[in-house]
Amino acid sequence: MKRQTIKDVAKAAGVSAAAVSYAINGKEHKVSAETLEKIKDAMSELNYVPNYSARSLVNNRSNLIGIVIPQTEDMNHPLLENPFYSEIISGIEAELRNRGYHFILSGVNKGKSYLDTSMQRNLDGAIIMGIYHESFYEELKEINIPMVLIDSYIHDSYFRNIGIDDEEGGFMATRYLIGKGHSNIALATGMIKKDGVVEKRFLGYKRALKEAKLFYRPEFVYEGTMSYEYGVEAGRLIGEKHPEITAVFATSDMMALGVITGLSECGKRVPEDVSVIGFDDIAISKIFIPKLTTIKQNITRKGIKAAECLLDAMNGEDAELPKEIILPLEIVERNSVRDISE
Amino acid sequence: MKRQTIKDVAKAAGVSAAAVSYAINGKEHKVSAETLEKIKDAMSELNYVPNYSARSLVNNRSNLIGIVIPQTEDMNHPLLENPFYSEIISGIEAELRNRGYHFILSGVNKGKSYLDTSMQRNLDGAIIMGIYHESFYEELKEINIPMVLIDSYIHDSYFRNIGIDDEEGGFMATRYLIGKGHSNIALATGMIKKDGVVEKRFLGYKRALKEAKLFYRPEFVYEGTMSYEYGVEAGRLIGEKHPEITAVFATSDMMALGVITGLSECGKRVPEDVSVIGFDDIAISKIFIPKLTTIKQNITRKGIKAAECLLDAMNGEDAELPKEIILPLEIVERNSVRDISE
DNA sequence: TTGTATGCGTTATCAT
DNA sequence: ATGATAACGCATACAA
Repeated sequence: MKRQTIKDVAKAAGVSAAAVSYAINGKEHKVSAETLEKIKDAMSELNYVPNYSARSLVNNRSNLIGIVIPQTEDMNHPLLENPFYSEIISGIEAELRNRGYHFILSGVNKGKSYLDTSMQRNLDGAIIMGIYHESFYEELKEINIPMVLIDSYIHDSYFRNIGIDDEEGGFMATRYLIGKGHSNIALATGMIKKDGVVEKRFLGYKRALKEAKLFYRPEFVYEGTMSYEYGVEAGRLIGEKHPEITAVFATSDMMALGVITGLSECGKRVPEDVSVIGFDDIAISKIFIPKLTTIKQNITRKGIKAAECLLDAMNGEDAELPKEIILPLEIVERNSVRDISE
Repeated sequence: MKRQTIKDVAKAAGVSAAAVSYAINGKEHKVSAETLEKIKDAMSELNYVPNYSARSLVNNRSNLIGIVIPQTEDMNHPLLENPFYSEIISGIEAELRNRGYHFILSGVNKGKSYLDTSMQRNLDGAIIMGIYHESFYEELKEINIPMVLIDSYIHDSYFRNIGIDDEEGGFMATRYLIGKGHSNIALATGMIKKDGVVEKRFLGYKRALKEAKLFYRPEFVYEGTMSYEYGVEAGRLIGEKHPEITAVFATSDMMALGVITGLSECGKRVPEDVSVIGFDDIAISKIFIPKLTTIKQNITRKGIKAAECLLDAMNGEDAELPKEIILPLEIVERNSVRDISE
């Protein structure tokens, strides 16, 4: 089936190609009602579909946006296995599709910048997830298209930001545990890097401790990779060597799940022996046994918001809109925390 | 930063645009060594990046491939939350990136065909997941680009297929349970549709029963939606009303997880009271407590294979290759099945 | 209101 | 070996 072009439609309708173009692009005021009719008939007759490549060439607009996510450590797969990313992309996809956009998903290649992909495809905008070196953001800026950063504490007028109040979240989680009578509270977490989400959550943990006049005990923080696997390790360590610990705040749900597993491997039961609270509320958390008590952020909604924000920026409709959106957090009580206050 | 074109490079190198094009496209035999040198210098000097839209226009090749996955029932989000799809896409992405392709992911819109997206973007090929109405495949064929179907029992010379032996998988699972001394084995499954993967697994279940001279008992099959939620329901039903059932084969891991939850809600423990085996081996299955015994298919590898297969077809290099690839299955023993044979 | 002509960046044909 | 030029499909400035 040979591709039908605007010219074919024009010929079929007995008008010029320009008229067809007008009709397609909503400039109907430039076309009389009857020619418009003929054109529409011809279009559906021939099953005309516009060629976005051609359009992109003349408009410098591709209707394509880029989504960047981190890679796994072996640098081979994108982190799509991480439920957090798949949920958020799910949200982005939905919003983008509603607005007539497509997207290209890339796991960032070590070294190679994103500039190539962006230029090749003439991307109209991009959504960036994950934390990278300073230099990566500098490169991003050179691309010179609207971009929104998700969960980043990089503040630069070039980027729009969308995130949550991580410090407050860490505070909420810890205070909740304290409210349930716990005072020896461990922290299981990924690497605490300056200005990363993890550091903020850690800071919130410390603030809650302080507010409750509890000592912050460095030996209670288990810092490793932000992964299920390290969670297991932390859980084991706690289960074996620290019977005085009655609760742990894990800075992500995946890690919390690991902690529970590690704990149970040493015969500790959750929440009977040790309480665990997570962060994120990924889909598995309500499936796991015990169902996980956690700090919920609406992940899908975050994706939708990010897409909205980007689209607004692309249309220049965000002049008076805030450059930064903070989504609400909420604690969801399930079965992994026990009240030990008498 | 204004876009650098092939002409800019040509000017900088003091040659013609055609020469640059030759240099880029590996037709170096058409260019002398020294001009080639000049061109390369100019390219890196100017940070030249080719415009794929322009290329697509003249070549009719976009270097873009389409991935189609089903939507959730509310028709709003793509099924990316389903770990099976995210894992497989992860595999596809990796292979595609290695070969210099990008992809566009679409949740299929009810009614609207895929033809539009495909034509708009000039897709070079597509990978289709999920089961659709006959008519959808007919439409697909009109697009007339290479396509591979994942886990479909549609056999049509137009499509390449990639899948597993679902019947055998169902057989393996059931026989395994029988080998562990179980004879009252329930089946928890999604809708059994003619020629769907689920039906095949169901058939394998019946075959194993028959081979072991066990009666097939229709009241032992719980058929609903292929979801965690229905798994919970099935688990409850079994736990409450059928104490004679000692094992259940769930036709997907997500469902198996639900069954375990439902069972435990009625005070039944897995595997002490009831054994459960799943199908797929998604990532969560080794995380869940108890760790799930299941029929493993290497999901990521499936994605990689699908991409390989498609790329071969696109390059016409698959003339002598089989149109259908069946990936191996393997049983992985974890902690959700108990041996009750004496 | 309608149509003609030009250019977007690239590849390919055809001279030179 | 090299370069001028047409063509890809579309949008738009401009002329009619």
